Amino acid sequence: MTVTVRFAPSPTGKLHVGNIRAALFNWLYAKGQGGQFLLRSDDTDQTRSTKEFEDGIAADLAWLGLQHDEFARQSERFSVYDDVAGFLREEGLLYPCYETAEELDRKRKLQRARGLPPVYDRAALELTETDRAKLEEEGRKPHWRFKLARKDVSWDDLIRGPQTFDTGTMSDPVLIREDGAYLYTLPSVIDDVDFSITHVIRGEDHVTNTAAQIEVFEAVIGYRGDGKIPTFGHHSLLVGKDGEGLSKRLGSLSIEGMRGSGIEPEAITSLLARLGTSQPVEPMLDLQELADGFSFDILGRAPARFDDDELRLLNAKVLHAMPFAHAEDRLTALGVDEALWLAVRGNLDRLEDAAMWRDVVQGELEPVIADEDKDFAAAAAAKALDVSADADGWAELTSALKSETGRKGKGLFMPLRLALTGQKHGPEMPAIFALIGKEKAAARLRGETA
RNA sequence: GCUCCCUUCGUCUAUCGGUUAGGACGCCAGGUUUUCAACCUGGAAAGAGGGGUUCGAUUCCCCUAGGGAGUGCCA
Repeated sequence: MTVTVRFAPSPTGKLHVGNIRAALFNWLYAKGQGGQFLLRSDDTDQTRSTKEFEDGIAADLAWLGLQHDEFARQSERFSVYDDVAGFLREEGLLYPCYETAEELDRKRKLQRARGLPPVYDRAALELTETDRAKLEEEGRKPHWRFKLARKDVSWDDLIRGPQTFDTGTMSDPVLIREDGAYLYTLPSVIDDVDFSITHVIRGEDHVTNTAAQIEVFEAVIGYRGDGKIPTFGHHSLLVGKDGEGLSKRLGSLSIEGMRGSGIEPEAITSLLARLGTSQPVEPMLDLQELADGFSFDILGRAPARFDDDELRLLNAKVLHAMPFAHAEDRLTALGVDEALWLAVRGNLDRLEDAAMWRDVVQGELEPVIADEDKDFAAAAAAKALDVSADADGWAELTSALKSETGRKGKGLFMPLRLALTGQKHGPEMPAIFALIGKEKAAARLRGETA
């Protein structure tokens, strides 16, 4: 049986780190098992779903390298859902309720006040044909609930182990809204069956739902006469730096935002795939390699902290290890060739900053020479023309200056770095010196803009 | 309120009753016969609290505290 997983976001917003982690776990598991990854747009809420969000989600996933093998859109499958819903109605598993949202809210508050769990009382089940006709005449429209069996439902969770929940302690889930829109439960279950989803990997906020969903699975599979309830795995959620939950309010941590701030996709996938696991967070440029080492055994059960400082740190490491060929198109667009890339990557926080070093090497800059270093720089300028043109030139230059002036350490190097690059920090000088070239280096050491 | 999950170095974690409680990231200090960074080496750094069970608890049980999640005509 081929492992088939799905990532099923509603196109009602942008992807953020929490979403991505779930998508990533699905992808890694599927690819580690040689399986299939389905991207499903859960767009049954036509009022909130937009094409822009759907496109944005697909673009973000593609950028991260989480390519899907198959794509489905729920809004194109309403006839399928209608068919199954019809069956459920006939079976008495889907029943109409006429309470308004306010009435339900009041009921829940009352139950809570009495110390009772806020479970729907199934009052609608008592309605007679005439009651319903009367309510409809008043202009009320029903929403539809699935009639839970009120039994213990168990599954063996891939991450949490054996789970049992009594569906008698929960409300019959609403499957169809008053306006006729499907809520996510029924379409999701139908699609999981029809697309032969073998594993449902998601956040632990879905744990309780799972019991009710399993009952819906049983009904749908009964109707189809075929299909299997998928294996479930619920991972812990991410919390923010301060420990507060972040699953439901993460505008600043959108993938789009990170992309805009110069974060590499590999930094995001490397961090999210390892955060909260027993494996070290390290730069992983190859997603398949990450997938090969992925297993649910490595996941911790406690919520893990997401810290964007850690992301930035990892981003730098990703860059430091990145071969030219890995980002050839982008680097070429920046006017950065392989020699320059290899010379500067170890010092970058953002790939785009390589362009700054391109300017240092190829462009003109005004050298920075302190008054007390003027003579030293002039001596260096004279020497610079006599040394080798390759990376050895730097050592020749500095050792000559060392014996000539007696300078060493910081006093020897910092004036040269400042004069040649205009900056206190930067990549190793041997390669930079060679790339700048003797003539230009000498000019800068003479204090000329070059 | 009720239900479920969780609690080991700053952070992510290992340990399936007996360990000098290990690793990774970060931090600190050295090294790189010459700077910052990168890199290498070394170091500091932890079992939430209280009860049990046991010859022996980080490990098993209970309580407390703290954190996360659910309890929607959201997903």
